[in-house]
Amino acid sequence: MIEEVVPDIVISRLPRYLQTLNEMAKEGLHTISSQTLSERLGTTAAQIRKDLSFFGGFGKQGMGYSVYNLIEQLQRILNLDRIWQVVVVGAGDLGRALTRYQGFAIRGIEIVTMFDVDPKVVGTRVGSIMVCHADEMESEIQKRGVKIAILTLPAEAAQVTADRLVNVGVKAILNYTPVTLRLPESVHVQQVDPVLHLQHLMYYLGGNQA
Amino acid sequence: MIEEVVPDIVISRLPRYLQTLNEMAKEGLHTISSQTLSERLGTTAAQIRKDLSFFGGFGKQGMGYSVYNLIEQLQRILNLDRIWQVVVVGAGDLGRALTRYQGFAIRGIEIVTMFDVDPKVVGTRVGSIMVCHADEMESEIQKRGVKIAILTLPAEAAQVTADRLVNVGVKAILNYTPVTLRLPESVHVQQVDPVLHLQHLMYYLGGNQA
DNA sequence: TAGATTGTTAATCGATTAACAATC
DNA sequence: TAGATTGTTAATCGATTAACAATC
Repeated sequence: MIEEVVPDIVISRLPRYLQTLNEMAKEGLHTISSQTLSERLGTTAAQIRKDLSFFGGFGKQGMGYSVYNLIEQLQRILNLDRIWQVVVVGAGDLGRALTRYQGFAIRGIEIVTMFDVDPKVVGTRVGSIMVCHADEMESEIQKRGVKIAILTLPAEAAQVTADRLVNVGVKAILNYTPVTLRLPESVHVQQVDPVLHLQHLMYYLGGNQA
Repeated sequence: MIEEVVPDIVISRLPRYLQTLNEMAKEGLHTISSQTLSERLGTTAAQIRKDLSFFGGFGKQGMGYSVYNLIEQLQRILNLDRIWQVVVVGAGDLGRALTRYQGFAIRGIEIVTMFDVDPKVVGTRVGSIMVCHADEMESEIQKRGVKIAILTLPAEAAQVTADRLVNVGVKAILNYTPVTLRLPESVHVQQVDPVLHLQHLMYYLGGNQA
């Protein structure tokens, strides 16, 4: 099976294509050209066509792309044509905010359990989700076969917890702690640190704050 | 004034260098080589030296870099040698979580006000921060000269609100809504959408969820 | 058919890596 | 001095853009 590796930077753009296509479908558009889509996204038409061509030819010359078909194809490519179960580790403000986030369910993302060590929150509910004690983390994740975890716990516990998650089969981690996790290459991590994002922005604010 | 433009991808790495250097300082390290730093970060020594060389020569041949000096230099480059005032727009779960986040203050990020339109939350406090009505947004931001805003409001209100912020001088937006904002080039935006991050991760989870 | 737009190849651009003289 | 490590240049690698034949 010869399979060309698709660059990660291409993969990173596909969810945004999908997002915009979904908007367009809502607006009642049935067909779009790479040009139209690129204007909405702020990219170039050539880049969109090149990105899609890694996976096949989804358009028709002279016509463009079927919005519905392209949505389906992107969902298939990104493995979104199923429901993914996700656990949230850390039931603080951020973990609870994410667990209650309405945007997950309609995108096939199901938060199944939260974990924490604080006896004051263990046993409580966040929306319809039960907060379990972190001692049950391994058994619960293995029982359900969960592959994705969101980390929203204190920095000190991040690496140890990530190691435990990986030990029981977690393959993807969305890391909201300010810790650069050291994990096997086979585990995929995305880090979201508001401080890093803000510092990046601050570079461009140059000299003077009024 | 001839000033070479430093690639954004270089800028995006500097906050992580700084973060790691701060850890190293805490551990009592005084001097490091690009090699040591790169191992901690999971990058290459050549990349670190190249990135830093855009801004000057901060090391000593044969010796490496002074941890303290490099921290100072990076803080200066990123404009972190001052306190930045930030407003949070949207006092939902996520906005409140971010406002209460302890990691901001120690990094010179000061949340000064939150805004919302819901009469049930306007007038309440989140930690020591008052939630003001969005009607006061323009006057408050102008009064304080705030340049940075964090958007944590419903998708429907995102574009309109961003336009209003830009109108009164906001130059940088950390956007937690799933909306691709259309703003003047002079305004810098970082988007953080958990759905996009998770979908990116799902690509790599391939065929089978147990 | 004529016009439009794809998919792909080739050209360009930019970023990363390697290598090494300079020098602490 | 000998060893280590920087800062920088040149080489390589990869990503983006441009161009156009294919074709709907």
